[in-house]
Amino acid sequence: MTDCSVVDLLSGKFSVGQVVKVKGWVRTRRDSKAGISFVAVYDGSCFDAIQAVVPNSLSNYEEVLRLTTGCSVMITGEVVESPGQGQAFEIQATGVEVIGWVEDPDTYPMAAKRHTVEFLREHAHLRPRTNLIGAVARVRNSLAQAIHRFYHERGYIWVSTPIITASDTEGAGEMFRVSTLDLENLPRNDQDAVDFSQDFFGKESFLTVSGQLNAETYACALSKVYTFGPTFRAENSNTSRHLAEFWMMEPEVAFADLDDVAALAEDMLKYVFKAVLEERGDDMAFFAQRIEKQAISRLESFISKDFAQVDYTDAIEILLQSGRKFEMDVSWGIDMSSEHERYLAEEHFKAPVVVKNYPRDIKAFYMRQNDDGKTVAAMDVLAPGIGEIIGGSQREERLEVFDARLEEMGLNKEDYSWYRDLRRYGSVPHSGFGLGFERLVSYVTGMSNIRDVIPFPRAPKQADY
RNA sequence: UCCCCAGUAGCUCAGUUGGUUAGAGCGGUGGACUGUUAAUCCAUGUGUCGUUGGUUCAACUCCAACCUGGGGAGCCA
Repeated sequence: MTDCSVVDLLSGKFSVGQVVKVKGWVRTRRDSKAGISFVAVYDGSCFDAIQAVVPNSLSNYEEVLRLTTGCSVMITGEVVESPGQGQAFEIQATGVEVIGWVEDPDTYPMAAKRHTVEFLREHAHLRPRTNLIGAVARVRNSLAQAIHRFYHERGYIWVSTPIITASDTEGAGEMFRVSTLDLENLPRNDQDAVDFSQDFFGKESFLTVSGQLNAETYACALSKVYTFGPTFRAENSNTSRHLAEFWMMEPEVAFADLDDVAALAEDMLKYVFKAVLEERGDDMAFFAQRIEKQAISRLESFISKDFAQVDYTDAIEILLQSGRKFEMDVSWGIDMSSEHERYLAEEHFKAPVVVKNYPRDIKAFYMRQNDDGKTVAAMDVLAPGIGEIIGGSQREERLEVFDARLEEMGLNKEDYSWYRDLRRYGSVPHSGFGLGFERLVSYVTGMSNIRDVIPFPRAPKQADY
C-alpha cells in the first residue's frame, strides 16, 4: 500500500490496479442508490479533488453517509480508470477511515458553496481549505520558487537583509518601533526624553521598510544580489493594494545602469509568468473562470510582447495630448497620481509600461542624477489594474554628487556613514529595484484585494490570527 | 487619514415611508432519485435586524457617536 498525494493520482503516476492510500479532506459527498457514495477528497497538492467510490458493503458505510465538507479522512483502495466524466482516475475504496469529524456541519463556515472574499478573510484559519485560497497559495508558492530559480540560474546571491534596523533614515515611510522598554514605565534622560540607550539595541530601532541599502553593500562586493523577505510599513493605508507587512524582492546589481535593471525586471516577470502558467495551469484556469477572465491570456500576451517603455517627460506629454480631463492637472514635475498611471497602463499602452527618468524633486535622495540636472535615473513599472508593481533606480555612486544631494535635502551625512563608505572605497555604478510580491500575486491571479493573496494579512486594525 | 456606500438567518441578500406573527435563495437536516460530478426534485429549521446612547407611548426602521467591511483618494511595493 502506497501513500500518495492527489496530484500524483490524478496525473497518472500510479498505475491502474495499484492499491493506494490517500489522506485529505472531504470536499463533497454524493450518494447513489446504486449502493455507492462518491466522496471528493482534496489534499491541497493540486486544484482538483480525487473521487473515491465507496461501496455500501464497507462495514462503516453508515459513517460514510454522515461525511460532510471538511471532514478529514484516510481512504484506501484501488486506482481505477473512471467511467464518469471529469476525471481520468478514481479510487475504488476498500476502506474509509474518518480521522476528524466536523462537529456541526450547519455552522461550519467553509461550506461547499461560493463565499465572498470578505467573509473568507474573517476566517483566515479556515480559508485555505477553499478552492480559491488554496489556488492562491499554490500560485504564490510557484511565483516565489520561480523568482529564486530565476536569480539562481543567473548567478545572483540571495542576501538576507535584516528585519530589524537601527537606522531610521531609510526614508520609505512610517516605521514600526522595536523595543523591549517597559511602556508603562519609560526610562528618561536628562532632557526628560525617552532614554533609548537603555533599550535592547542601545538606540532606537525599527522594523525594516526596505532591504535596499543593506543589499547595496553586498552588491558592491558580490556584484549580483537580491533580497526576498518581509517588509513593514506603519502607514495608515486602507486600500486593496497596501499591507503593513508584505514581502518584497529587491535585486541590486553592480556595474548596471537603469536600462540594465529595467531589462532585468522584464526578463524576471516574463520568466515567473511562464513558470506559473506551466506549473499551475489548473489554478490559473480557475482564476480565469471565476475571478478574472483575462487571467491567463494577459500573462501569455505579457510574455510574448516587449515592455512599453517611456520617459517621464514623454509620458507627461502623452497625458497632456490625451484630451482627457484629469482630477489632478498634468504638468512636468508632478508626481503622477493613480489616475495618470492607470491611463498610461490601461488605456494608452494597454500593457505594463516602464516609466523612466523622473524629476529629481519627487524622488529619493539615493537616486542617480541625470546629466540634464532635472531628472534622476528612476523607473516605475506600472501594471494595468494594479498600478505600481515595481519601483527602482540607478543609485548615485559619485560621492560628491551624493553629498551635495544630502545637504540639499537637509539630511545628515553622519547618518549615512556606512552607505557613503560604498562611494568612498571602490565605488561602482549600480542599480536595483523593488518588487511588491503580493502585488505580483494579485496581478497574476486577478485577486483584486491584496489581503487575499497573503495568508494572514496585516493592515491597520487587522492583525488577527 | 479624507470622501462615498454598506452592516438583517451559517452564507448572499430583499424588506419594514416607526406599530401585533421579519422574508427569499444557497448551505445544513430529512426524504425521493441517480456512476454521481458545489447533481436534480420534494420537505424543513433558524434571527439579541453591527455596538452604544438619544428621540418616542412604541425603534430593526429616525438621530448621533463609535466599530467593521467595500469602492475611490493620498502614501507607496
